[in-house]
Amino acid sequence: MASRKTAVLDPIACCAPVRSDVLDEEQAAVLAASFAALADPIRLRLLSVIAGSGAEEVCACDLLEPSGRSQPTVSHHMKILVDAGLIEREKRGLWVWYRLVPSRLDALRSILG
Amino acid sequence: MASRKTAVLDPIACCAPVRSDVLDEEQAAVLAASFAALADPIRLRLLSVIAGSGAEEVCACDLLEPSGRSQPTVSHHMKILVDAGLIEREKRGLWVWYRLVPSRLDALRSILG
DNA sequence: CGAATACATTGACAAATGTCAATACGTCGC
DNA sequence: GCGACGTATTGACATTTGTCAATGTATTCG
Repeated sequence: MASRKTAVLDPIACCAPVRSDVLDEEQAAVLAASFAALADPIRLRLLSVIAGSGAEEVCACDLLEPSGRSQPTVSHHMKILVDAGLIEREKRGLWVWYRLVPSRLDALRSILG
Repeated sequence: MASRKTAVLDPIACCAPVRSDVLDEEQAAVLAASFAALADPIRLRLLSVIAGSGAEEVCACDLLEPSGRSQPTVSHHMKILVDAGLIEREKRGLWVWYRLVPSRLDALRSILG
């Protein structure tokens, strides 16, 4: 409820009741961080490579070419996705393997519906 | 497929076949822009105010207090949400009213599933 | 018209972000 | 151990982003 209440002018009823259970600051911060991880074209493409691979896991070496970015840049983006909890990382020998975390994606999806 | 193919060392099979239908650059850019609109705590709270209001529309004047930001800042964030197509804006008299665009939210949701 | 009101735009600034070259780190085969 | 390899980290840079004070725009009432 804002200045509406005390406005001198009030030609029409301007009041839509607003429920009080807005996202609290902490919830909003966590969700925003998750969406921020999705807010980059390269990261979306990296995710789609994993999601569309048909396999459980994808090797990091298979992410370089479709992204069109340098190796350090891809490593940087993958770290952001891992830190956001959207994918998991596992190193085996020389190679690193990534897989989706469906539960995390489901959680985000449920927020939008 | 990357340098894996030409590596001198190849102790284990490193190859997960990767499908070729990755998100193209334009699709990725559009989606990233939409997620970017959601990648801010203030904007998520603004959306939740509208979504949780129980009404079809919410007056801009009801968004100032829950956001805890200045009027120009809230106006700025609402513009970003409108430009992303997540909400619609309608001015009637002195006031501006906002409502969700469910189809757009549905579209984003379907990407995550 | 003139004053008041609701919202948008501008300008300025600090902070965060995406990028790559260079380098470091860990692992494997010899 | 040594050299080759896959990946991560660092450092530097330009761009983008969030924020507010000041100001502008449009609308309504008197």
